[in-house]
Amino acid sequence: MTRSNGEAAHDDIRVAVSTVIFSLRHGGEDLPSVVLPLVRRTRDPHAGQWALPGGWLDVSENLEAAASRTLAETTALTPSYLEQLYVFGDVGRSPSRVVSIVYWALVREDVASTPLPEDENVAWFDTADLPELAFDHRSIIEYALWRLRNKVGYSRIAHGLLPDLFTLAELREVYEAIGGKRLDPANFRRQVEGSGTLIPTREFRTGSHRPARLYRYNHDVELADRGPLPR
Amino acid sequence: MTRSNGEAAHDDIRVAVSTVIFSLRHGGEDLPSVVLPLVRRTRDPHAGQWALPGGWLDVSENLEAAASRTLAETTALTPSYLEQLYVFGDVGRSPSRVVSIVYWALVREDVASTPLPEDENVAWFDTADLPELAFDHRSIIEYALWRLRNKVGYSRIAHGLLPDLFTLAELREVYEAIGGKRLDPANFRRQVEGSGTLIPTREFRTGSHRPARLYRYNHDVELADRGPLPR
DNA sequence: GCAAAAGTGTTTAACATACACCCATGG
DNA sequence: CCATGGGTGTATGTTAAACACTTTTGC
Repeated sequence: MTRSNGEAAHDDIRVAVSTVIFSLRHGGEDLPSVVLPLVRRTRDPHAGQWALPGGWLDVSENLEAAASRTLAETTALTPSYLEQLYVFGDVGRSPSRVVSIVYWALVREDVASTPLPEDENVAWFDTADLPELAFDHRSIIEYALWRLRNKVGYSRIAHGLLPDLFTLAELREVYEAIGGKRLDPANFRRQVEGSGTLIPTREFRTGSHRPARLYRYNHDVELADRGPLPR
Repeated sequence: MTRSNGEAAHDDIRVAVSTVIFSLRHGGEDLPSVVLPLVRRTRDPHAGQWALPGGWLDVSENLEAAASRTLAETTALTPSYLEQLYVFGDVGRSPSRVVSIVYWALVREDVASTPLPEDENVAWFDTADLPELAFDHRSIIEYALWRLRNKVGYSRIAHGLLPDLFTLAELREVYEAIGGKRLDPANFRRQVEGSGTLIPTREFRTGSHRPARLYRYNHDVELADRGPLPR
């Protein structure tokens, strides 16, 4: 059961932690795309293929801490939202027995656009145009996307993709990008204003047309209700 | 892989699988209670206290299979619904490092009322009146209850607590027991009839008053949308 | 002034809720 | 025939959606 030196007996179960990190990227005139960072594997199995950032769980490290640590080590990113997604542990998903505890995270677009570490083995990908992926990571990403789209409907996680100050149009764009369809500006405004999650400021964003009021997120309201989970 | 000095045996991470199993139990005139089976621990840590049924994950066993197996071994129950709940893996939750993959399950009331194995170390408890529990199992149950109550609102899992044939009043009682409040029979009927999840039969349940039509669950509609999760 | 986005108002439909009412059965 | 739960009808209020309209800026 006990491993002596990392090699040897693989008849035990190893615990890994990975994270699906979502952010947005503005393209041309279209809606922004949902993007995520991937890491190219340097060793077998699946050497050369892209995979979710992650690593082994440390014996004296909490699960969420492991997610944050491996995230920082591989991508140098700090998420504004982090939540457990699912555990994948089927026997056949890796040559040796690995139980992968997968988290998902949101990163603000301004944070995500700071350059990645000087490493051609880390890169951002459009979720609509993913490369070939190692292990079962493709279906993990599909599931995380499904959760993201679901959760955006009944919680306020969209704010996790925006900086402190934002216009209603910017917030709407987030919902539109995740949902994949345009929303009525008038109805969107009423909905979000009535929810008590926004604090209007006295500042305005001046552009090529009528200036738009800047809003701040009301942190008294939780981003997402996770129920009675220990934090 | 890091390993602190000395302390040979329990120095690695062990993976356990536990299950929160819900069922209903009819009392007197009141609403049925939500009940769950617990197992009394026979060894340390927490010897003598009640705990969730579970066991160690086998090296060549899928996660869901481990949940089913440990369930059958300790309680001899077969669930009608089984879903992953959460992974609890904080460093301090057990003397040695244990990552617990917790599932939650539903058992039909008629199945749950077959007697438990001849063993005074397994028993059903009302969720509103739990004994002292081992580890962090109390908060795990709280979380599972929260998930149950939530999910019953947007999916059809209530059927998992009923036998094949049931009246609308019986189905309504399930919702009332889980939600903890009475529902309008007329509106409940319309809601559930309009959802396309019920197939009316030609049979009736005859009791002390006007006979009630028996319904069957429409298995074309999934109990719960779990998204693109591999099954 | 014109284009375009910000922001307001109004109409409509869908839906949940509340509750009045009739129906069918055992006693 | 009456008590009781099964089952139907209907009025009311809340909410989402669709869209017409006014406001404010850059050019």
